[in-house]
Amino acid sequence: MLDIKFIRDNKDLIKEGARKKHLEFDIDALIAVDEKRRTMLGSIEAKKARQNEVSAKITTATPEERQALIAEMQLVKAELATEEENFKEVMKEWQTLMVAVPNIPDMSVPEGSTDEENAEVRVWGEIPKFDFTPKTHIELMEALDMADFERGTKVSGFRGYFLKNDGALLNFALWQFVTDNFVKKGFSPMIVPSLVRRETLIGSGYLPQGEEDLYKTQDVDYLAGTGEVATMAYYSDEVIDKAKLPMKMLAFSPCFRREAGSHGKDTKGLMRVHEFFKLEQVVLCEADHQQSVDLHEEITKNAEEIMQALNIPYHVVANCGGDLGLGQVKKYDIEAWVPSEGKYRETHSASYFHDFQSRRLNIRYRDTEGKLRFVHSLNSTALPTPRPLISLIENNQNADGSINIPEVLRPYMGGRSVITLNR
RNA sequence: GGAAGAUUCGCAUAGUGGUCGAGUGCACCACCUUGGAAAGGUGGCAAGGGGGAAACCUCUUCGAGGGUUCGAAUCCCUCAUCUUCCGCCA
Repeated sequence: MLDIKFIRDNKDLIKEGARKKHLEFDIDALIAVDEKRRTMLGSIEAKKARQNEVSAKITTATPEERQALIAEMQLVKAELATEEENFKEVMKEWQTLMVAVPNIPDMSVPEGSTDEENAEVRVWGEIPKFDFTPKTHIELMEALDMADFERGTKVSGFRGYFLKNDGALLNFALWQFVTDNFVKKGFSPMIVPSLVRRETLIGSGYLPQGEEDLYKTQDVDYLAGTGEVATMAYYSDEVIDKAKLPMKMLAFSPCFRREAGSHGKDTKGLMRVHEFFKLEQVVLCEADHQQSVDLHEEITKNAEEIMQALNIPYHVVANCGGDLGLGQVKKYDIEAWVPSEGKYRETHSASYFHDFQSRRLNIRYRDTEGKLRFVHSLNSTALPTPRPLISLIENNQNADGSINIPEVLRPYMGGRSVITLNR
């Protein structure tokens, strides 16, 4: 959500932003509805002012005066009822348009309409050359009894999976390693709900646009696709002490995605599953563009450090305008090398929003002048699981089908350096 | 799942149809008093929207949404949340 005053004063900026994001948005329609809204509001408020004025008079009026005043008010009341009915309609239209106004992408965001036009900004690590035919993570994990996909679908349905034995241990090791790493950096670890209310999802910008990709329960609650949702809403309708900013949180949660638009894509293995886990960085800072930019780079680096420690080759791309969400100002994706596919696949996403989310969620702080301002928000994956296991396992495989455990994970894996079937 | 009670300006509370433009205490801020402090005294102490160059005017908000009424913190309905009790339960 953007400020309506800002929208009125910066029509062209909004238009240009929508163009860059390849979104259809009729700004003139919004401005026209807003005009209407303000005119009606003026008329309604004048009538209410009269009501208040007369109400005060009625108490002290003589019985005759009283009758006359009440008669007048009955008239005003009837007029007000019609006007308010019309006003409600206009407000509905206004709200619908307001939540659809896209945030303005940063100047540095590359032009483009799909992820194919994302711009590579850095490459890290060496793509492994195998002197044997490398196996897929599915083959490796099944052979090592680390995962069971057949029983996964039997029990859970399409895209279901089980992680077991070293597969499960490796996953636990990753969580623990990543958590330790971020706690050292001053992030406060949180385990956050996935089952959230509708308003919560509207707050972070996933609804009303993303209805299709969310699971819904019979209690009109939803299953969130990321811990960002609950973590952002944690401070909704609150005023945060400025001294506590920037506030850095590491949220752990199960994540659920219907993958409604991806039927037939990545149907095998751990690439695209309905149910996964994620450690997510969520940051709130002061309403300052440069601070947002600096923190955005910082949380991207934080995520990269994890990939480096795990020795997974990756590159970072700056997402093009068309690949940005409604509220995002800028986004980097980290994509990890997947040997069996011979390409990089997304594992992380780091974005900043300015006050787009905090306006919807009403998260504020008091600045040095004592004025209440909306905080800026950012978030980035710290590490999801199990998707990066694909790269971790495939890149670290040996000719005999065993898997080398990255050094940083060994303390969490009983000191072992390699995963073999017989241990 | 059932029953009862509750939700008021940071906290605690008053308030059962007009004088509530919400009182009081605590906390907080400023000033007075003091060598300094405490105590005491005086004053201040919300957010959001609309109009206006500004001074200022005005509307909304007593958990949320509806309703009754000329008028609702107060009466009625629905919902949310919390507390206590019963039932069930990892």
